[in-house]
Amino acid sequence: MSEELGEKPVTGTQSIDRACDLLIRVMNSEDPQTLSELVAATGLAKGTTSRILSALERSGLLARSAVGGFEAGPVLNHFAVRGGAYTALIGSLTPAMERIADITHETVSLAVTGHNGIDNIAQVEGSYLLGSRNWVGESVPSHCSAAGKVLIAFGGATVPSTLAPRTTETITDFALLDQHIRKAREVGYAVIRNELEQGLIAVAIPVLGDNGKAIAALSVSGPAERITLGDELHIAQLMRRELNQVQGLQQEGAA
Amino acid sequence: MSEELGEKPVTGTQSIDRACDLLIRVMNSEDPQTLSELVAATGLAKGTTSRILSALERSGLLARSAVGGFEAGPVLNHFAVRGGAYTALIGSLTPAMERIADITHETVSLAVTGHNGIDNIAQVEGSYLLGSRNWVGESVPSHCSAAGKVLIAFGGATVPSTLAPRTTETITDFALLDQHIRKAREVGYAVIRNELEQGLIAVAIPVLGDNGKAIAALSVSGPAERITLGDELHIAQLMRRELNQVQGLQQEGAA
DNA sequence: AACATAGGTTCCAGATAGTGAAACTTTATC
DNA sequence: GATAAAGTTTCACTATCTGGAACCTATGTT
Repeated sequence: MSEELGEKPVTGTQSIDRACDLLIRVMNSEDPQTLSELVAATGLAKGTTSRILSALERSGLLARSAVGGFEAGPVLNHFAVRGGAYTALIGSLTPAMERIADITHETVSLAVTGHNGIDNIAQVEGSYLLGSRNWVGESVPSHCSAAGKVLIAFGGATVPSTLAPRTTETITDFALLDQHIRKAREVGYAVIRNELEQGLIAVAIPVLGDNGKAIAALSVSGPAERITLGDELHIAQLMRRELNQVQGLQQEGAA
Repeated sequence: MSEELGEKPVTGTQSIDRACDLLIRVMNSEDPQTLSELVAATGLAKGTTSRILSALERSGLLARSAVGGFEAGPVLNHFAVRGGAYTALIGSLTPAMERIADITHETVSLAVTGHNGIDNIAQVEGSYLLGSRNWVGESVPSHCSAAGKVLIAFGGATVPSTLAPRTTETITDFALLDQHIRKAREVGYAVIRNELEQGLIAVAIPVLGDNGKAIAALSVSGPAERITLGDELHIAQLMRRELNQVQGLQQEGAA
């Protein structure tokens, strides 16, 4: 029997793939995962799962929770505190994000290109009650996020292979997406209007690294009732101004 | 031939152990690790190493750096931002640590029980030029750290199996260590004087969790010339006061 | 430009190392 | 104290991983 649909065969790492799967499942779970839960979730044999988890525990990547079950171990927590690549970035941009939130009263987010779309890595809430909920740690497709568009436009992400619709206004046409990208590169910011969720508007600007490519995107998001067409430019300019103040100097695409 | 010295045999996870080793090596390295470097460091076959690293990359745990070599991948960075168990703790205590540093002018540290000793997870520098360097991410043995003693005293860590000396004044006697622990439990803070490094004094108090056990330790450290016997109590009281202010209420051992 | 070199990936036969069913042990529940 | 649930260990089998060597593919060199 031939392989499924042209997937990568990839061989020689069955046990490691399984271990990674288990590790990531535990990392992404809020509360400790018991052996049985993991067995049920992965479909692996109980003995195999036990053996793999023990190995992960031995290495310190996982640990057994006091209440039972597996959770992130010292090595991971350690890394989270000290090694997180984004820690420095978040630390340096938080003050600017807070000022932007103060001025706009809207939610301000920082996003980077992730494994599977655009990852939100930091967020500062505005003062409005109606606003984006906290979505730090979640990923969204790049083609329907303002941060995604701006990251693509400034070399920090690539166009996804498929343009899955999220709303009736999501861009599902590559040519149209390309227009948006080019526009973003020209004006220095990107916008989404109802493309990710009905009634949600977001404006994003790139955070450029030393090599001139975007390493992250800063965005303001809120309901369509509050963020009108005219606001978009002002918000982008405000973000740019605050970002420049933090970064000293920051070249931008154009006017 | 028989096993080494009564080590655990542990079988059935060779490839996973190797993968964990590689993963942790990369996580703990400041800059990207190339395949060749990892081959040299681990002694594994080139092909094997390549295969394992590819699997780790496929899972998103590792990623290839733009400049070449492997570094922490999106899954790990993601976890660091969102899932780090200590993030909330650090966030809530940072303001208190800053105030303590302002008042004492000394380095203030936050430590937890780690995989192999006491892990420093956050640090705020004092204004003195002479002070503890940044040791976030490093581990020290619990018996010669003020944080370690206080964590043991309040149920957050266990006495190590061996008491390795670091200086001539390091406690290497279990009975004496026990005395220190009991004293700490009684007065609510612990001290080290030259026990970790000549000339280094540290004072630590426990950060207690809901169950009454220590989940972390807050400490102030500096040179013996500045922190005299009389200061220790004042520093402990100051830390306790600032911690209480943050935590609302915080029961302590005794006077 | 063609050549050399280093860093990385893929191939392949062989056997070691991982697998899973079931027995066993431990811990929780009634 | 009996029963059930959760987790660990055992063991024979063979599927899976291994590592040497061949094969790429960028970089730097004459």
